[in-house]
Amino acid sequence: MAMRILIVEDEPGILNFLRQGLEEESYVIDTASDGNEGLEKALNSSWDLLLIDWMLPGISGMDVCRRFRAVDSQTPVIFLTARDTVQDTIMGLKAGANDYIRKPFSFDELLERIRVQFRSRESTSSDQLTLGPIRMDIHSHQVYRQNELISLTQKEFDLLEYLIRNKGKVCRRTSIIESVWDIHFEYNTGVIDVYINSLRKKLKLETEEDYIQTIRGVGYIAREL
Amino acid sequence: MAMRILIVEDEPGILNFLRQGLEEESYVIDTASDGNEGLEKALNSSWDLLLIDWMLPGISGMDVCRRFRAVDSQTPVIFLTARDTVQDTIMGLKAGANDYIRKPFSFDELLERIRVQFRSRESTSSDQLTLGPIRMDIHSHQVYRQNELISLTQKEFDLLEYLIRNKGKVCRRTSIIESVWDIHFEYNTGVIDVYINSLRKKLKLETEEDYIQTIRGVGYIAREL
DNA sequence: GAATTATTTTAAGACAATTTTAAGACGCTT
DNA sequence: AAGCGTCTTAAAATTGTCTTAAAATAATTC
Repeated sequence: MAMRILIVEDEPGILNFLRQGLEEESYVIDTASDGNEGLEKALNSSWDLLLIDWMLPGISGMDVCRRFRAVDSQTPVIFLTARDTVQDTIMGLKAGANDYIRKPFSFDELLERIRVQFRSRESTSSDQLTLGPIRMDIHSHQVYRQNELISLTQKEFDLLEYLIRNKGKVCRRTSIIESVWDIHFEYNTGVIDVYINSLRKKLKLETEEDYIQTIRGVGYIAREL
Repeated sequence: MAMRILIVEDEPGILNFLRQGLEEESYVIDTASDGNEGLEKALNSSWDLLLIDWMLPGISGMDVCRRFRAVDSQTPVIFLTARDTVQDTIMGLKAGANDYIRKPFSFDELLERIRVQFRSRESTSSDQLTLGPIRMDIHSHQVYRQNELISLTQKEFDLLEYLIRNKGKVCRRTSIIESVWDIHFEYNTGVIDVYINSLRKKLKLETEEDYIQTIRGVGYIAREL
């Protein structure tokens, strides 16, 4: 399961260094280059960890952390900072950070500190499914497209879950009806079509972005492009 | 609830400094002055946190940590160290430590780092819970909206506490019934609805101020807006 | 310890959202 | 162009939630 990390950092050099290094460790990375953008992304999507620079244009790193913590008290936050006064460290930790790394830092140390955060949370981690820009968190029962929360009904949710769990495989109509609707004998209904239709609409998977394709005469397939 | 901390440190000066300072913060302290004693005490009693010196007579701090981690993967461990090579830091974290403080350290920073560990483990530790304009003090059993004191019954209070402690997460009806009503088998009752209704009324969370949202077919979610 | 008050639970009708049905439009295949 | 399968839409059926009020239970008061 890919871990999603948001990096909020204004210096392009450091940002690219981090992104590249962490992607090589197969973390999924998104970035923001100032406090406002960072806070927005932090709040509008779900993350496994936040990496925030202390000095940022716009809202300061500490304020981003504090305001993020008001909403989410779980997701670990690590600060990157050039400062190293004890007072700043304490303020950072008081703002709700879980850890704190001084620049210049070794990439290996950063990696270890990230792993420490994940290690202590591993038991709690919820399973996430993704399909292109779509991400669904089964446990908290929420679905996002990019950073936008999409509201699905129960059946829409069940159908999407089934399709994504079988990503890359063709799902026959009979299989879908059995698994999602729990109907095990004859079927002559158009429900599936109706729900596929509304999924495509709500998830904005129109025309070109054909993540859920129709296999004529058989069923549907969810696939990465 | 008193937090129990075990300090493993061979220098008597530092040991007393730590013991005294932490006892003033009303932590319950026990100590060990070498690695063998430390490991034995660590394993033979239950602790909320371990504070271990890196350099110890007998078994090294790192080995104490590693062997403790083999048995207990939950209890947070913080290292105290005079060394500050990156390599040592990484080894400490790899041995299963949760954090790492360099000597000489400020006592305030140590305190903050201890609190960080407790905070991330015990969402229960804070007696003050908030949701938008709502503030509840668990200990004094009072709830405010802005500065206005709101009188809630026991069950209303319990339900609100449960929802806010799980802020941002969907609370399924079955989970609510289990946690708040302590009913562990089948449930077909409308109590939850009734209480949600009266909470929304008393807290004046009508229409727009949708801090407690309904997730149809699943349950409810308390979220900041 | 009986009476009063407050809290919790049950129940039922009103209401709102979801799910299903159905039917015509559309598009692919032969 | 005919035929079949899929898409799209709207209305009907169903299910879940809201809101009340009354009944049952627990806690206070006299």
